[in-house]
Amino acid sequence: MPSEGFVTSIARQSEDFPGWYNDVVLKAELADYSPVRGCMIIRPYGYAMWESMQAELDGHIKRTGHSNVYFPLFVPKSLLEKEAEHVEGFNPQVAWVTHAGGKALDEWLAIRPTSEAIIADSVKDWIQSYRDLPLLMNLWNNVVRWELRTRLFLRTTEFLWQEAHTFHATEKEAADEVATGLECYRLVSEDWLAIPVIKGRKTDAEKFPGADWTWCIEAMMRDKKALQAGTSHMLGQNFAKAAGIEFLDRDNVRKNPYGTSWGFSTRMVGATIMAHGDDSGLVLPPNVAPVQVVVVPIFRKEEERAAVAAAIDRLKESLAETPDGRAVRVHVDWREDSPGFKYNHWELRGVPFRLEIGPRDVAAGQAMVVKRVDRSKEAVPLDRLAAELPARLRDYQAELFKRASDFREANTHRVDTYQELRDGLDGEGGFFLAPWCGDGKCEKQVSAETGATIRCIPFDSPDETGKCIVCGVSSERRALFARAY
RNA sequence: CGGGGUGUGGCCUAGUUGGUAAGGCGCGUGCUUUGGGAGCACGAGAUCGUGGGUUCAAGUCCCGCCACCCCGACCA
Repeated sequence: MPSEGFVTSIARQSEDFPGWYNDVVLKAELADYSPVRGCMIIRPYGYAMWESMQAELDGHIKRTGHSNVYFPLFVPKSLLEKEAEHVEGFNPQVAWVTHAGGKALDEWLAIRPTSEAIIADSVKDWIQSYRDLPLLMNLWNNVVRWELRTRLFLRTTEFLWQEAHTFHATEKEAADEVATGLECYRLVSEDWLAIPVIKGRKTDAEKFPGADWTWCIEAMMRDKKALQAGTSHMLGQNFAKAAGIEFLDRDNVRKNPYGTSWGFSTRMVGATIMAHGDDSGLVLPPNVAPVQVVVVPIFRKEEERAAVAAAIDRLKESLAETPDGRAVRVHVDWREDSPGFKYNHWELRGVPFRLEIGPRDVAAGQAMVVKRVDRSKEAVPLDRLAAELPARLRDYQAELFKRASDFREANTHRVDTYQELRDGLDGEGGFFLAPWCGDGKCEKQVSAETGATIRCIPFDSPDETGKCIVCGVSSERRALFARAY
């Protein structure tokens, strides 16, 4: 691969993946460090990506019957402590407000690490009858978890997310809701972000503290490590019992409702970067790309500039009324920098298509169309661009999804012995499907010895008797092992 | 919390036996430029992380503190 002239200001992905990731986030101006340790400032280009996936997910959430609500940032200590497993799981990560108004508070306030506790307490008066159920709510907010080791987007002390909280009369209905939430996440990941995901169930060691069980979607990044892209939890009656939520059912018996919660965060911006990016920087799926097409004008003399500008103006007008009615997000880069500078600038930012329009193109009535993902170059008549670009963007979106799917496929391996797993992890890496007996001790041994964890027990793996790679006891399914973020 | 390291314009770095801070990138203005990171000229921008100490004199030497980075531990 020739590297002359192409983006060189960032670390090479193949040589230093963490360094590459950091360079991309900072130099593509997605985010910046903040004065507060572990927190991040999300800049316009990065926030536009978040808004895009946020809008898409919000649509799915509303289509499935949920309403947006808001609950406070502060959670009284006594409420957070009501559910025993929950408080134990979160305590080390909670930031506390101990003083306000110039004096010590009688009761400390937790800055929400998540809202199960305060919601359970608040809704207990709203739920009196089975007729009040299901209660389907969603919050878009920020949460704080005091992390020791942070990385921009992937794990920050404060992050933005959505947390859905629902209450149901029956366990079955709540279990269906867990699936509904997870499906919303799959749709956004695969159809919007072009990131293929594996649905599965978390092991007890990895589940949410306070949940009966947790489902998740897991994705593979380009360094072959796994990233948890969303989780959906069956809370059972745990929080309802802790908060004393009861309703009178059809049979005139007082019962505790079943709860669920599910969350999707700004971490997905990081996932999008790491699932598609390359040595030149970001590679964005058109759906989330703040700029889908960038136009780089090329000219020497003033009359050339005028001719190029006229052609670009006509093109912009035609793009405003594309066949599918959806406007293409076009940016024309009229800055005074050289064309080469602009190519690098927009490649680093992952813009799917670049149109080069110079005197030769204007004379030929065409534009050079360059595809970011493979740098392929093609002359396209100017009067056909408006008709073709939407389709090209759709194809590009599909191509990225296929590329990511093929990559995951090629790096997912079935192994039947512990030694094969270790060799695989130390060698090429990737996802490993291996028989596991279900015992937490075997799981823990693998993570202690290899650094890999069980990401999930995939739903689509068929029942298959085998022998646990650690203890040899018979197993019914394969678990997905991988090193993870 | 243990081990190691680093703090000098927005960024990267130089700074000798202590003598009052230098270069590159970037930024501003002007002119020339523009098909893969353009050139020249002029210019703006630093209480050298912080507090103390030694000294006629500290970016430099000594002590304390703080922040950040790496490794380990920890991490719904």
